Amino acid sequence: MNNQNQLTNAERIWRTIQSIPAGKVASYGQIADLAGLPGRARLVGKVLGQVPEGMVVPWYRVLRSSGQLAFTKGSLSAEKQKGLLQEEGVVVLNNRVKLMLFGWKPDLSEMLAMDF
DNA sequence: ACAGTGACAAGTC
DNA sequence: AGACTTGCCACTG
Repeated sequence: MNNQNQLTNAERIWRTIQSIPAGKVASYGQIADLAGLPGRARLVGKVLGQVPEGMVVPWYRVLRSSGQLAFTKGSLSAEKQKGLLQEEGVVVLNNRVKLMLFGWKPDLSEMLAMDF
């Protein structure tokens, strides 16, 4: 637990990802920006692999800036991610998503909801 | 302290 | 489209 009244970077990232609506996707860099951590996309990928037991985080809605899934095409994780996305109506073709169609564009109220 | 390692990004070729 | 290079920063041995 963070005894502080202050969120850790990882917590900010998890919370930001939880605010991605179903049926939409966001890039690592975008999550970092929204979490108040510009330029730290790598940290996003890092903490996604360290989600605590029991915490629900829609990790599969996070992709590369190109729209490519972060995992190698054909890998178990990539297939699982693809399945979860398609259940939400997100089209995944050749290991990538068209951000023009499914990219999340948070509105002002959602951005203000992010506590820094 | 230091070098290597990442579910990345942006720029260049 | 693919391949490299540099910038990032937390973590690990």
